[in-house]
Amino acid sequence: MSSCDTCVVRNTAICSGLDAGEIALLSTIGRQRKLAPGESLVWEGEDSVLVANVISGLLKLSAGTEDGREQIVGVVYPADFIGRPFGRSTEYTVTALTDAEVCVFARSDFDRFAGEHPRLEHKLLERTLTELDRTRRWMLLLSRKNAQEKVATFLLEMSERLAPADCEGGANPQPLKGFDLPFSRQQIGDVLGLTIETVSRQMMALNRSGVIALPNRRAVEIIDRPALLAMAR
Amino acid sequence: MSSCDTCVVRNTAICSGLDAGEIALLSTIGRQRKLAPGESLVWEGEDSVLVANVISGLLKLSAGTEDGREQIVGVVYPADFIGRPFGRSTEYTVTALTDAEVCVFARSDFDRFAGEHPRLEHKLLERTLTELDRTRRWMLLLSRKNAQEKVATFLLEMSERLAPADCEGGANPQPLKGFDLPFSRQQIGDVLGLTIETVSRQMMALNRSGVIALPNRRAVEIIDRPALLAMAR
DNA sequence: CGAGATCTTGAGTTATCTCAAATAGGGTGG
DNA sequence: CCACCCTATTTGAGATAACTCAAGATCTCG
Repeated sequence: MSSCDTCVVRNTAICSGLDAGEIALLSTIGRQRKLAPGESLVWEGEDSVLVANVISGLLKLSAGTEDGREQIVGVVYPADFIGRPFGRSTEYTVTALTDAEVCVFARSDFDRFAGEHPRLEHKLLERTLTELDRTRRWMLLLSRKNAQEKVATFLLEMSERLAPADCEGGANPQPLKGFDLPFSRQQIGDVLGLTIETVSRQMMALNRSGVIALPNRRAVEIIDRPALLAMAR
Repeated sequence: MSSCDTCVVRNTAICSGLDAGEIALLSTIGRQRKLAPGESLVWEGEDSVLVANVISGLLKLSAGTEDGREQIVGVVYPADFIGRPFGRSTEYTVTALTDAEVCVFARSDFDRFAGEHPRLEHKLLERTLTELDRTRRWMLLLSRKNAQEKVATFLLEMSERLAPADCEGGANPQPLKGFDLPFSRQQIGDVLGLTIETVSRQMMALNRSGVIALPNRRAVEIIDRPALLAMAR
């Protein structure tokens, strides 16, 4: 019995759509790996030797300028795909934000398997197109929204994406009212293109105005979602 | 004889890799269309009924906030693909920046054809992965670079991407020393997340310092590429 | 319980934006 | 061919959001 049989993202990840035989074959070239928070899977500029599927946990994709400024260019959730198949090098560092489990493949193995299994490539294409749309929408936030709008948008996005997906991967689940942020203030700044102080001030302002509550450093409760939505534009 | 036979991007667009029979079939479901500068092909939020391949010219993808702020989230060059196959709606407005020719498909026709031709899907996947990488690198620019760095980076990118691709679509061609910008100052601002005044001031500063020359409103000559490169970070 | 890290708060600086006006190009009709 | 008009661009001056630097508060973990 392959580990895929018990995989919780089996029905939503790119493996969905493969038949039992194909799944069995895929499981022979992949292996599961656990990551601790802060642990990196691949590094910016390194030869792209690995690709992976996220089983559980959250990871960040980050890029930096030469002088050390960092920007988080993507956040990866369960069932998402990591890496750059059919390419030479990786453009980003991938680091776990929480405890995470991933299903890792050697890129060359994955490339070959994908070439022989169009349904897998199709799933990957759909996922990549969706991710491209999401990334472009984020560009709008980075360049045209102010700090308040950025933080409000970020909190709303978190409340939606942290909601556990239902098993069928069907309609979007209900957004969460309360949740624990998987990011430090610094990391929120890196996502939003803000400094840590600005993030802190905005969160505190939302807290004081009663739109959200902050029971402790990592926890957030959305008290007045319509107000938050209005602030996010 | 199908119009594909004379298509100049035939060897670089997603159609490359298809055999003669497949090309013939594809040409029966697509049609060529010319666009004038400023003319839009699809609109943000509209049902996604079209996809297309760029044959010549440049187009922009733009998204706006509710209150009218605009951001150009992508620029599309010859051989690039436009649109969102396998999806419901389009997230962006696509507008020609120059005279442009595109090869247009009804999305449903294209989806069906792609499903039956894995090699086409594979090409599209590679192209989408590359575009995602490019878009993420642009996020870094939007959130972490200052106005001078943004403008310098923009001019360098233009000098590279406006260089005519060689026929084989092989190694990157030599970047151009002089070229005409396909963007107005306003549009450059929309690409970089700056106001028109800031763009103008930065361009004039580069001009005064002798790093570039501006023979007329649309033309740019790169005089000191190493200096420009240093300013771009 | 203490030490280090993370987060919050404050005060002053600055890059970019906003608003306003001047200038220059390009195109058109006389 | 020239004068004129419309629009794009440049320039200036002042306002401001976010940054930087610095200090204090709070949490976390050994």
